[in-house]
Amino acid sequence: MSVIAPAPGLGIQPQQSIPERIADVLRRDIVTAEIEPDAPIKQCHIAQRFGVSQAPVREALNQLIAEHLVVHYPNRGVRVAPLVAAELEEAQRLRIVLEAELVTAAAANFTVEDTVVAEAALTNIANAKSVSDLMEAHDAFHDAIYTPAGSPITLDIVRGLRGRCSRYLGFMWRHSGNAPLSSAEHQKLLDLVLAGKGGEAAAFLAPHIQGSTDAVLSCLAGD
Amino acid sequence: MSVIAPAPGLGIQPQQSIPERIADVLRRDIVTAEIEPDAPIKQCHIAQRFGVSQAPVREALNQLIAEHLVVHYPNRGVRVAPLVAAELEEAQRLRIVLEAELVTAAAANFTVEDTVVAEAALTNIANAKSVSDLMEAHDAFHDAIYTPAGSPITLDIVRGLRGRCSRYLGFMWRHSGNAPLSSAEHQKLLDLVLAGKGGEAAAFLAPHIQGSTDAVLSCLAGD
DNA sequence: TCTTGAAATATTATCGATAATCGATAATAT
DNA sequence: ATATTATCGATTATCGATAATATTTCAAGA
Repeated sequence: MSVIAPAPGLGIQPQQSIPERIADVLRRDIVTAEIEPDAPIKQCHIAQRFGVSQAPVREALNQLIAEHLVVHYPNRGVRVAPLVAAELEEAQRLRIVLEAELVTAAAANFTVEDTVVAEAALTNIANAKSVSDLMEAHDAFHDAIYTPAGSPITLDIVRGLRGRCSRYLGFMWRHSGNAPLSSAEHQKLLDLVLAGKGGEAAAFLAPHIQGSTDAVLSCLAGD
Repeated sequence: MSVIAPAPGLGIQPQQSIPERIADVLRRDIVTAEIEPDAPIKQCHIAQRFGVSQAPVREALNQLIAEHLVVHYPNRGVRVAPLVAAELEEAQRLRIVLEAELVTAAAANFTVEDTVVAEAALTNIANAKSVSDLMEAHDAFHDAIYTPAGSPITLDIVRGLRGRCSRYLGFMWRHSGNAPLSSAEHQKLLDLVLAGKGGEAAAFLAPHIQGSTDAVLSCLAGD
């Protein structure tokens, strides 16, 4: 009895549902600021664009609502969520708290396979061609660092917060072409984790996150 | 130009959408363990029960999926999420971290109106007749304590965690009839907050939460 | 000119029905 | 007897169309 393609290679989802595919595309458009904040997203347009009916589109939009990437106005549809400094500040503040917890626990649990995954993510960051590729690789790196902590709920919340913040990075990158992620910092973070120095890694993480907050805020304020 | 009923009294939603109503009822049934863990929830049954088509039911179920109260199996529907000790432990651990942050900040910001709301919630806890009433009042009290912190994102996450944990409390209450919430502890917590002693309140909160964790775990283990 | 109000339009929310998928059972072949 | 395939019943996922709601247009009146 042979199994049918039991999760081959990497990054290949067996089959993605229609709503997932739609949500992925819209999410990319939103975080890269392809669609600008406050722009309305109309079901029928999306449905036409993907050649489907409105039902799966609504499902995709509900997903994005849950991720706080769009806001829902009853009977008036959804719009891309606006960029509000206070949101970024609080989310990043929270990230510092939670990611410190994660990296501390992860440093104590890191295995060889975890190391391989994390280093692969680092090279993916270096080789990223598009902004969305860069974001994806960046997320994968942080996931690789935090997953070994064995705290799936915390990790999930942190993922949500990062997704929420990525919109602000996308905005900044679009405006001030600036911003290749400093690979040196990521390498150092990984080194600390591999050395089992969870506390130091957490301490290193805080200014790393805070720095990006400041950069985005000054960009939001007026470039 | 007159506005139409601009948020009257308290606790009165102008009009709740059909999916919201359905989600509320199902959520109550789930957290009170009226529907037991792992039980399948079929769209057509729910649709008949509420006299609507399946579209709003799906929307309600998606909401519950986002709240982690049910799990989704593609093409096979949703089931009430199982009770897993590890989930409760991590969620409660996280609550301790996050609610400490909230109560600390809130204690510094508390106003007179905040006090009124919190005390009203306390009396609602005392007067609660049903388990679900008790839960609602309990949630309202914690919200009242944390809202003044002015950290909406953190508050939202904490709400989600509490909702996720309430299922375990409902299970315990159903099995060991035990468990009126100790109103003395809540009163003391409020007193500390009102006195501006945020640090002490946070320190008091940790064992309060941990205690309920232990109670549920021993009940889960074998009563 | 500005406001007001009502039709016209556009969009969301819901419906009823169909297509696609799954798990289990029966049928067939090895 | 075992394993594989085909069929069935039940349920989800999707569709096309309708009802409900909001926005826009535009003409009439102050």
